[in-house]
Amino acid sequence: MLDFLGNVKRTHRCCDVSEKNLSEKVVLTGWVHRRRDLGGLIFIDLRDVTGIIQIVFHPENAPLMEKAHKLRNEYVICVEGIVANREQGNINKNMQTGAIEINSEKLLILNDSEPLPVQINENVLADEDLRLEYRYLDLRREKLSSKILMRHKINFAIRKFLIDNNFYEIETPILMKSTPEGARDYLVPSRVHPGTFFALPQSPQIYKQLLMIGGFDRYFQIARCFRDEDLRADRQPEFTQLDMEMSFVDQDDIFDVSEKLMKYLFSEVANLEINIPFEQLPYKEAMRRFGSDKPDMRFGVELTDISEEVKDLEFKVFQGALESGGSVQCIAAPECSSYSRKKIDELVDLAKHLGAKGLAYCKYANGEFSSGIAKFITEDVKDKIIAKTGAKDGDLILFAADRLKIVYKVLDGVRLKLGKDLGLYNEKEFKFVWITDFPLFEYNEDKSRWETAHHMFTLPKEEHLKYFENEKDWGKIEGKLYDLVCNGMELSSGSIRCHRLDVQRKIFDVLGFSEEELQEKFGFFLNALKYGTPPHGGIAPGIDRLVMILSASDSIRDVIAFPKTLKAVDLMSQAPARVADEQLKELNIKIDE
RNA sequence: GGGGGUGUAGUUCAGUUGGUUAGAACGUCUGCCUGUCACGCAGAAGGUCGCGAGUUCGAGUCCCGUCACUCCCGCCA
Repeated sequence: MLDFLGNVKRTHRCCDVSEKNLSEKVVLTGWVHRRRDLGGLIFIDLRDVTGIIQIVFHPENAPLMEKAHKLRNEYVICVEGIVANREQGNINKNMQTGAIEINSEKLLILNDSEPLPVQINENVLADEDLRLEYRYLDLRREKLSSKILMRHKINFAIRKFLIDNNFYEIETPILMKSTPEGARDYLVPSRVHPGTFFALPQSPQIYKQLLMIGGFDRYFQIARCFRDEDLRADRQPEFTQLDMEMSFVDQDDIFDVSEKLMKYLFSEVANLEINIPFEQLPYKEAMRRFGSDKPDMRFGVELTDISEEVKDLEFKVFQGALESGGSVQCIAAPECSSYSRKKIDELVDLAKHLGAKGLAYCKYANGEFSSGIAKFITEDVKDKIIAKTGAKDGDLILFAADRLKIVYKVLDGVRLKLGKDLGLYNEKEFKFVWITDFPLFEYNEDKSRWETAHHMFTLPKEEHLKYFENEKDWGKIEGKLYDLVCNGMELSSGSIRCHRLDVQRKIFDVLGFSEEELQEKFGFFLNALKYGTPPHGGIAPGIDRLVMILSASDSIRDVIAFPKTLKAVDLMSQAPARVADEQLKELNIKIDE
């Protein structure tokens, strides 16, 4: 028989009760986390969002005892009782409320619960797909709920900081026009205009620029973004960005605000002090030293280009790579010359997985190179390699020879694995770096055309404007583009925008848009640029990734209340799903299967 | 689109060379138990071995296919 709450009012949340409340009468509500029924004495761990407190039922009150015997896991109850100190030997130091307990005087059973399909008071977790199907139960777990609560704190701190710094929070449309290029759009059919579609925003990019043209000066929005692409452990089809834009600024102003915001967030949310300003690393240097535009800067093991040094060696793998315009580079794995065959094979497998044909290696020990490809390396080349890499006796030297793109990808991957396996960094350290001076355009070999490396509304460096004149120079044009990277994760991406129509037109020329295409795709935006657009720029930190870093989560699904699977499915609601024929008819849509 | 991993009780897992009735722990149910906190003790119920087809006297185990989840590559301006 269940009770109604009626006029009974909760006085505290479970962990709001402390020794200050001794002898007070309190009313608590929550779930039965665990019951320990000793027959003549019953203990209930009562749980709510704040945590757990112990309730005691004593045998003196027989009807109450009888009712308490009925309690089972996850029943929802309301308990009225007296706060009491526990006797010395009964204190539980693992609980925040372990020094006190509630001597129950009244019990309301507000709801019962069937046995759970997943156990939430256990250390052993059920498979994630099952937990996703019952996400509302999984969210009762403290480990998960604490991450969602941290996300709340981050959102709150962001609003506080930015509003204090003269930013305005403004919402932009969720239903917008599909944009060309970039990721695939999620489309929404219009009933009123048959055959036409809205797109969900991949980011509020155009709108925030229009807000600058609208004169708002500083804008932010905690914006949901949508991309219909294949997923990863750190990628969801819908994700959240802190979208920011500022007028009358240059790159250093964006850096300054971003750094202060990060410092504030880390301090407020995690009580961590981080040093600002952050280090800056030009894109070219990042690639040269780490083979990545999002390097983990917590440890060294940098790449060394030895193409020049090894070009005369009689080793076909190196020769072949160099002759076809590739590169030979290496990294020195510290104190790994004693690595077993098995450990080395793991690295070789990783390299192959990343696109290499193999991964050459040799051990550097007792002043000599041995095993692997050592026999191909002459004495003087050996000395040059040691000098250039700074390899130490006892290191394992790993070589990649291929197209530069592959070499970078492989050695970046191998480097990250070594960093993790060898414990070359402190897991709890946060190392930020700005990656700057990205190229504006990249040539797409497959499609035989130029594409933007980041996005098409970026201001080129003034001194590079002259390169627009000759196609052969287009690859040299750098934009005012920047990424903020933390521990190897891309946290933010931004740029100073192109506020001048004449420069924007040059960019569209490189991309090969026809005038008709331009007018159709974003004529409204080009039009807006005509009427007094202020210089402006912005950045968009990914909130999901920020929470991941601060909560030490490996999966983005752990920091989103209701995430989707890698196949972009909601296992709980089984979305996406078919819709009724009438709905399709109304939308003038026919399914072609 | 491609490659790797996983799939056995409600849950987490074990299951030997292909061989009798597929086991354990937790959870659930019943009984006992007055200081537990992963309470304890005694007992019970609970299985489409993801699904399909094949090899075999015999398949959880071997082969093929397929589905789901997951990790990576491509992709993600």
